[in-house]
Amino acid sequence: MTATIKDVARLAEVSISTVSRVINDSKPVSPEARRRVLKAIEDLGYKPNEVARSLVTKKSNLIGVIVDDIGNSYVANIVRGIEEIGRMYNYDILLCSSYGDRQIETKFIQVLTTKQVEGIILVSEIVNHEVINNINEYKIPFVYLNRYYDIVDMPTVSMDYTQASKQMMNHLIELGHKKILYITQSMDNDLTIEKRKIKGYMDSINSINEGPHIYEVNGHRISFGYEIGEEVKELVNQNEITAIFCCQDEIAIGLMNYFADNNIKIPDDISIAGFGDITLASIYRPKLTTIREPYYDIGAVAIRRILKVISGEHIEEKSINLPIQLVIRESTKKINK
Amino acid sequence: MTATIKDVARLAEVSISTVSRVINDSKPVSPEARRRVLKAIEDLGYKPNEVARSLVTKKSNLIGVIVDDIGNSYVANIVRGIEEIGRMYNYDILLCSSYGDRQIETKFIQVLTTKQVEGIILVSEIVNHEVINNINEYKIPFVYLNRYYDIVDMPTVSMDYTQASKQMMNHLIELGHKKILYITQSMDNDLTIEKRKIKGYMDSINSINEGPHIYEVNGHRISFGYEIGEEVKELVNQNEITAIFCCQDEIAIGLMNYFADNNIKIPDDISIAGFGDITLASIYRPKLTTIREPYYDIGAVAIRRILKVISGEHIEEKSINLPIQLVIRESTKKINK
DNA sequence: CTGAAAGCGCTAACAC
DNA sequence: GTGTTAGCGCTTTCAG
Repeated sequence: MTATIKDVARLAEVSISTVSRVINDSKPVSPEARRRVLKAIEDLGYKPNEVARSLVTKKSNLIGVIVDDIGNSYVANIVRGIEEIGRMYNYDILLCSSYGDRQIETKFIQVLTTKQVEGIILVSEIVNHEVINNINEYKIPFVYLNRYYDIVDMPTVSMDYTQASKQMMNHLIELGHKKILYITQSMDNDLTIEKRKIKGYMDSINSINEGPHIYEVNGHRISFGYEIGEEVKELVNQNEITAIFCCQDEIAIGLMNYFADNNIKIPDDISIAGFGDITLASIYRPKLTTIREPYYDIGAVAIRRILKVISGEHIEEKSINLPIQLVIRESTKKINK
Repeated sequence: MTATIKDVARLAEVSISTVSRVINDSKPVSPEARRRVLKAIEDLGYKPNEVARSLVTKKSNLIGVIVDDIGNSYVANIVRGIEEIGRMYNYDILLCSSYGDRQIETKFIQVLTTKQVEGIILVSEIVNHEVINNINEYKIPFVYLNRYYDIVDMPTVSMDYTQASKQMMNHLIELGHKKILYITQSMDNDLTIEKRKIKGYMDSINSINEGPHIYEVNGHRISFGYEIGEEVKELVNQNEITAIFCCQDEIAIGLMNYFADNNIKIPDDISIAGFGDITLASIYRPKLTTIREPYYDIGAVAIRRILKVISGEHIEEKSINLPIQLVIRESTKKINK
């Protein structure tokens, strides 16, 4: 069996309290006693049992993180941010993947609470009302991160999407594009972040006195972008579209795949812009012009918030907005008249 | 405060032992008592404190997973496998990212042990001798997963790389290629998995009475594949190479990026094959012909092994080999004479 | 079938 | 400075 504090105390010929004191540096201990304790710890290879410690201190130093799918690069980046900052404060993370199942998300919140995590970060792609309605009962610091939906009345960290959308439109307009197609997501309620992006598009398109062209895609995987290729191509031809602004990098890449397979050259024949700056965006050829959403920072800010709540600091605002950044690469270029 | 077993006992007017019995279904309880306990649990919203439970049962139901970087898609897939199977057995995972730092890996093993994890899976890209030499002292079920190095005398799960390499060569040879360049990794010891891949290449190239062409790259990121582009191009020209087999998808993609930027058409001008089947491989255009390494399964098998050790089953072999799979896509094609 | 009591490994009063 | 002791919330003998 592994050594316990008792074993150390016995070997060092002191009481367990003294051992506890030197481990935690919580109270003064005589140099001599300290030396003996340290020696005993060394000899026994003693490591404090964090479970026992948690039980009495009620501090597990654990943050529960529920994600949709760690395989998404943006999720991985959020988790990186969470973990790296958490680590600085000596917190470990307990990872759970829900694969988009509401019931599983809810269940995880329960199991995480029983594991005595001190905070929970939910990275979801759906809106889980059950969680939203009941999370307060758990009285546990909580942050709800959602890439697609506006989370209201809940602690979250987000970005100014309308502004971002406008920035991209400005870029396109500066390149001489006027007939700009926006590809949006058809989603299931009014609280979509998409709405904010569309607003940015509409504001910009109105400002140059052009009419909007909007196409709806139903899903956010690369394959969906591919599947809409043909219809988009027709739309482009009918309306003399010269640039396409996609609400999601994945869609943009799927579309570029379709164009590549159908001999349409990007950016010579048409400019394409995305949103998100997923890992692929800079690897794909042509490299995708897009908007970088600072996911690492989102994770970092989310856990900082939780840590603050844990340490009793008062937090004013529920929602924090992070700056986004326009990333101009190869998929957009000056219009050729 | 949250309700404890005592509160439940008091409300149900039974002893805490009875409550414990109904929670764990560990011993018969009279229907009447059970009913009252269940009611009390319901009324109080009681959830057992897993920390306290762990302390007495010595079962944390936690598996520690130390990864290099969760942002790598293959790592994410391993973690998925670990988590999904772990979940089936009611195990949660504690995630730590080392970013390739040996000392941090070692430190994590320590903190994980103090957290009383019941097993540790290390997903590393380097060889950490300190871990290898000391892990036995911890007497904790352990699996060492390494994508680049052969792990010997340690529980691990791997694949038959030589065989895989031969399969790819066969595919290339069947397409009519003879002058095949292999791009290898220059790595720092004899225990590299690369050695096994090279063996497959050499065996095949010998079997068709051709001479080997091998180029060394020093790193496994996409950017490295790009950087060697020019030199590879010259080599190809000098030796009339018609196909390139890269030891890693990342290198293949970096190279294809270089070729795309320099007007060399894949697969018309030259065939390229990778190894790994990373997410990008099927998204990139042209889609990459490669070898699929079953990372999800590796994670799944790794945790199954740990679970078996925990449950006291005897495990014979240290190392398990999983089958790989040739994935033929667009980047290789019949040689045009 | 049920309750009392011991104890998991540790921290934190509380005395000395 | 140091030791004694009472728990933290739970499981598990051991009697009854």
